[in-house]
Amino acid sequence: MGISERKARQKADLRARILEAARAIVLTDGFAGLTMRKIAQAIEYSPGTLYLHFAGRDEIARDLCISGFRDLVAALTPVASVAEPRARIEALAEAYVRFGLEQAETYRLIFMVDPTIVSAIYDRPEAGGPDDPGTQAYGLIAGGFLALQAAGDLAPTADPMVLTDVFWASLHGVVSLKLTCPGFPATPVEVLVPALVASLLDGMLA
Amino acid sequence: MGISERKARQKADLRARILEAARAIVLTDGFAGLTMRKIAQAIEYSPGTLYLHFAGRDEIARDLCISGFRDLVAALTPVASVAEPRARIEALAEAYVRFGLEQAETYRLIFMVDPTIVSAIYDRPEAGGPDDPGTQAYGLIAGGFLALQAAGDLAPTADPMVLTDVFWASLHGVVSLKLTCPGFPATPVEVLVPALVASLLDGMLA
DNA sequence: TCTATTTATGAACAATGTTCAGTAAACGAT
DNA sequence: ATCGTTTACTGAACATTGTTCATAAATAGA
Repeated sequence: MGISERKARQKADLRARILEAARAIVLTDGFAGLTMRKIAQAIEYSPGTLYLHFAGRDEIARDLCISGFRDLVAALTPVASVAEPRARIEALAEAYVRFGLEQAETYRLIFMVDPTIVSAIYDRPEAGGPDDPGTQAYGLIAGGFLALQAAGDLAPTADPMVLTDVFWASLHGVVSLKLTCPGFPATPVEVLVPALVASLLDGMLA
Repeated sequence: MGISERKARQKADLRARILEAARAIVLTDGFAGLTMRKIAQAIEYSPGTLYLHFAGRDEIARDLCISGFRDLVAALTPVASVAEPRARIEALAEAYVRFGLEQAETYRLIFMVDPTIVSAIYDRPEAGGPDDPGTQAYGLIAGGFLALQAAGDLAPTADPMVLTDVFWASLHGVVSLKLTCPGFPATPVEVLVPALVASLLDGMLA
């Protein structure tokens, strides 16, 4: 049955090519510029063909969201191995914000476009499992605060999970505000992020 | 010349009716559901008429953004009179987040849709002036940190403007994350916001 | 009453996502 | 090798979007 395998491989290849083309378009034209016909033209197929591999534009967006989340995990992973907890958290913050600003369109697609898109990460069968990029990213950040707690630097009543959420939400605020409101927080990120992290950590320490 | 005045008044009225209809549509259907034809139908005019009062959909969106910003100012103003600096900042945070979550579609329109929309606030002639809702909102929040500084509770090196930006960005992160990622920060806002504000303030205090 | 200006219309246009009848190729079986 | 059948694909359609524009109607001023 090598034939059906080859066909399945070809089908998967075309699906990957669609996603790759879509990814490139999002990178250059933003998510609003992601058009079915543009994708079809990029891969030299008819628009209708896209619907043989995806239910529609939304499904393509969800897939892009998931792969974007993997990129985020990849961006956070290197700095997650910093031993000293406080330095690790500072490095995580810097890496997170840098990813958001450099991969602006990807970040927007993941976190700022549509609730149904990011929900793809949580509504999948493997959600919550170790392969789930959402779980992975959360684990990387939570690891910093768990390390803080393990070092005894946290107040006894402090919940590392709550601190993780606070931390993540704050960082997301910096990134999304910078992406949406050009020049609104007049403070440049190089000042804003260290100030944010310093205040948060100083306030969290026992 | 009472006639031309009446015509000008009628024109302004129709413009206001257009904005009101658009506002109602955004409230129910979200910004994505804001359609020129839907507005026209709501005010019982032809679609083309809208273009006699607005350059296009974007201009309507920008006007809605500005009036939404005024609503935000109105939501923050009452609590800005709290005397004690720390209590004021806590109240500001609560009011800000509540506004964002209750007026979700308005908040989205202002801060989360398109950089060109919120830029309407800064690109207008009166931007930066005392009538500018952007300046007003910023002033209300900055007032809390200036009061903190005046009370001598801030470190000498701390910049109240930077702290204001940190504060605003963090709050925006909470709101926008809650709006976009339903159920992602597992911590409920009633816990998240106080924890955020407590950590920030404790870290900022001298 | 006549002319000019303002105001509104609704039919058009291009572009969007999506669907679907038709087509051609490739495959499995006889 | 030839014949059905399945599969992959096309491209023309449809509805909906923002926007434009020639036309028409109503109104103001002379």
